[in-house]
Amino acid sequence: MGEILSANRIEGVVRKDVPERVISRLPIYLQTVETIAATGQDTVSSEDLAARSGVSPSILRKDLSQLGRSGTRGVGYSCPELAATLRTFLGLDRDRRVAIIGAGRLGSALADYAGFRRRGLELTAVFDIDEEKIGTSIGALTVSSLDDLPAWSEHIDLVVMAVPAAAASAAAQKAVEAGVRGILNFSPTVLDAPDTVRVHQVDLASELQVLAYYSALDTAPLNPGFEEHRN
Amino acid sequence: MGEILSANRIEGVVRKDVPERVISRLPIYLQTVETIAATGQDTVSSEDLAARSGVSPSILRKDLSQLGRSGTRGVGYSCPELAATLRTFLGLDRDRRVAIIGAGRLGSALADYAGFRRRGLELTAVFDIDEEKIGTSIGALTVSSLDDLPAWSEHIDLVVMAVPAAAASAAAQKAVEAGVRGILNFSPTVLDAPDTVRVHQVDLASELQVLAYYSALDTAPLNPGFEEHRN
DNA sequence: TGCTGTGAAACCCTTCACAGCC
DNA sequence: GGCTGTGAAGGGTTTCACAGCA
Repeated sequence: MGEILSANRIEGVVRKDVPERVISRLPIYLQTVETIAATGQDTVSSEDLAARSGVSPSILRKDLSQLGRSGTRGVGYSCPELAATLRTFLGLDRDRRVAIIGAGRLGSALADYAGFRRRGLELTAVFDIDEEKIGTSIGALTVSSLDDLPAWSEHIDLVVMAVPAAAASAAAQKAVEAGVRGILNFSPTVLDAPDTVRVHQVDLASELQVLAYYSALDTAPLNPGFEEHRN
Repeated sequence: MGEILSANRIEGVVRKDVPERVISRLPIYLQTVETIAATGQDTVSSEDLAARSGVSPSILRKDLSQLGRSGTRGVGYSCPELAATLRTFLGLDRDRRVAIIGAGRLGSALADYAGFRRRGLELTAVFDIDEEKIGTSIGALTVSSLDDLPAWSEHIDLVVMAVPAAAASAAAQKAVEAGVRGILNFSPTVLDAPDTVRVHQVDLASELQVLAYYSALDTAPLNPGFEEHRN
């Protein structure tokens, strides 16, 4: 579904095709290893890093081995080195510029997130269509009219959509026309976009409905010893 | 990682083990089919429903066939019937009670979401530890002290975590002790919980970092005809 | 000795293609 | 004729177990 199969970095370095599943776990590893490094600990074992990232040690080693040699046998991974490798690999060595579309409660809340800079992201603009919101301040930014998005297109890599479902498609259309490369969609609507643009969906109700399903399952083991099947 | 392998519904109906991947798509189908039903259209083909849900027709048919017979050959799926089947299967025929922990900007924005009721969810409480917020109103609800969570435990099935990273583990601990069955974690921290409690993580920065990775890929085909690899 | 890196096996998921039914 | 339901094939992902190296 609109996947990109080739994996040549724009920088010119050609890398092996790394599966999406792997990519999606790298930010977690990065965050975990940065947290560990911040405590002054210099190296970390796959077992420890995996436990703290919520994955199995073997999958962590497999994932990291795909980025090239990064650990030392008998010792573990160097925290600063691993963090640098992950940042470079994810393309966070230069800040990715993010815009938020929708200056309502959710959009403002997301704009408020303090960790953008620390995590290699730069919030450059907030857009809305509501005349009442345009010109107001959100943090250090002033809300712009969505109609002005084309003028910003050189300064935006990624877009976060935080608008009502009814407005999402039209706004996404504008973002696509402006040439954004990725959309993180918090609106409860499936967006369709050309497959040069990657769309990730985050839907509160859907997530809760999945949890609801599992909350109704009988988790008490029926046969004693049944838990052993886990892991 | 903390998966539940048996799949007996508490209601006593024993169902085949349905993979998590499938479960995670069902809320999308439900939403799509409800949207279609609302237009008055009575039946829908797998091709149409799949396109509108952002999946392939064959995977949609496979998914739905796991819930038991639901379509009619030569015709398609009955919208009202399919919606009912999905709601029942997901356990949304009785409302799932949701609490939000964290009454800051993000928590308030999520509490504001108008679709809870319509999607089989009932927001029953909002908690915070900040004395200044306790007692204030968010929509129809009054913010309660997180210390009072145990008193609410009979009225909460699922919890949405919208607190700063530093506060997340302690809050999750309390939710687990209160017996919640699922946690949707918007805090940028990996939570660990016993595997009777399901945790889903939604991390703004991680999602954007994944999009950042793909935004740096050279999507222009290097060799003419290379796009054919896509599907 | 201790821990990473990795082939092989096991498992899971998706796609294909068509049989089966309305 | 048309569209669902599904076995079989194909591809991808995770786990296992241990070789290899500091």
